[in-house]
Amino acid sequence: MSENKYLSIYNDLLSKIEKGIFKPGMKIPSENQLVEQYETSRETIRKALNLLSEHGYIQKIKGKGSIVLDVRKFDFPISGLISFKELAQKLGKPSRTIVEQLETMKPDETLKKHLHVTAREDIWKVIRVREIEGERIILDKDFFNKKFVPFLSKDICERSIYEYLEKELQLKISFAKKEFFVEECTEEDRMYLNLKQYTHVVVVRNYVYLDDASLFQYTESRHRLDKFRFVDFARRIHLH
Amino acid sequence: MSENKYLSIYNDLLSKIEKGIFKPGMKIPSENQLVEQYETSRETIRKALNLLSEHGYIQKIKGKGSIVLDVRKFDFPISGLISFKELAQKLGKPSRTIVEQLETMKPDETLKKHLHVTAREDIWKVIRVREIEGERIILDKDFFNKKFVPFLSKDICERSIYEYLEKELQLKISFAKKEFFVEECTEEDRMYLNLKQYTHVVVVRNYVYLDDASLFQYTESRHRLDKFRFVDFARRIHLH
DNA sequence: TTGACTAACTTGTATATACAAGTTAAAATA
DNA sequence: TATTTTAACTTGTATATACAAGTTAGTCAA
Repeated sequence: MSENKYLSIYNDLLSKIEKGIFKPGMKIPSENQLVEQYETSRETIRKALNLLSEHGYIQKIKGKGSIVLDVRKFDFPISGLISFKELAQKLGKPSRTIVEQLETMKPDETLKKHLHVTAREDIWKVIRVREIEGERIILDKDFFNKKFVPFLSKDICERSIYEYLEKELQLKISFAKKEFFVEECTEEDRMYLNLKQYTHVVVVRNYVYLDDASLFQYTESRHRLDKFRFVDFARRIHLH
Repeated sequence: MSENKYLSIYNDLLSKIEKGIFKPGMKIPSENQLVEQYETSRETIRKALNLLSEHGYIQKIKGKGSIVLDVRKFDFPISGLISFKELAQKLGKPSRTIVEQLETMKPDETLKKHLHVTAREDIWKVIRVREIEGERIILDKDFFNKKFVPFLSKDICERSIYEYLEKELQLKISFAKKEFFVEECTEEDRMYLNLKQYTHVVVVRNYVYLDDASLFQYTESRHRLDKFRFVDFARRIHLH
């Protein structure tokens, strides 16, 4: 499986929370108990628990123990660090991806800025529509630096680009910055989406970076207003 | 100052990034160099660096070092773990808080659900409008469990409730869950905000928890469409 | 000159120890 | 009985050590 101890413990505990073996409000075993269960050191257990805590799955309480939080994070597809495919599986709703455009191009001014590329470099442009329960809800416009992604096909775009990038190309996707705001809808939105009467769309600008902090993808994800939903979890740092 | 070593190192490095002493793209000193500078152990330095990394300020690259990221996180006021006052200071735009309502009440069905309280318990209800550059942009409806917050005044609500809660009442605000979505605007929205022609508002539902995982505040923050903006930073976990 | 190797750096993981500090429940005391 | 104390738990912080693994630049040999 995983050669990384604390990550595989994190994963194991996470799946126990998601399966309901550890239920919200319940205490999970103490650090010392987990040390025995997983036959490892306390620091390794603590690394796993801190990850769970950061992501909002547990709350550690000094002197008492760690309790499971009730933070169902059924995020809506935001097209970012979690792929649409991964999310669709969690949502359980019938969904489908339609590839509307797939081509290489030279960057215009906007793209040069967003993707930090020069006019000579080639860019992949992928336009996909996400259909959920029969309705065209999301328009995803992806732009990849061809330097990082030499080849793409309609088939790959329909399945999961991320799976291809990580498994085939061995790209190490590391972090993303997302910007949310609302915009008036364009002709393109109206062409590709079932917009109903809505005059605006929620736009998510997504900048995705590799391991070495190089920007390799820019995505604009345009959501029909009424179907947009996003859940965020944040901790406050006290400098006490 | 701070009796916590790794947090004060985190804070020190963070302020150096924000002040531009460490600039985007630049390498910060190596862990061993920081060990000498701060006269501490490597593990303590690593705790501080990991915090910076989680929050999107640096990228650690194995074998190379840590570089400063260019993630200007000038978040828009979302009324959550960062108070409006803290954000307004960063934004630098002239802003003002107007307290429109301040009263205690018994919870209705919706509030009972959102705040996890019984019908007998008392609730503080605070309605505030955030004015930015002369326009009424955000409507904040805060609900506090009176069990945790016995007293509130108009003066406190105008300044900063969080400052009062943390400094005076010694409440330890720990984490929050936020839900974003778009709703049709209500009579109340039209009454309190300068809505222009917009028919919808961005709604942020905010659940704020204390140290011991008890829910003590529920906030509904209603933003005028065109002024809403949110920035998110996320890392991908690889189970390698 | 070119290429392979090596040494000196970097961060990542795992372990062990010590003590601080908050919680809880049982035991001792008034 | 009521209160205080204590002992045994919990998590939090700080330190030290060892080795793994990726990067880089200089050295050495072909």
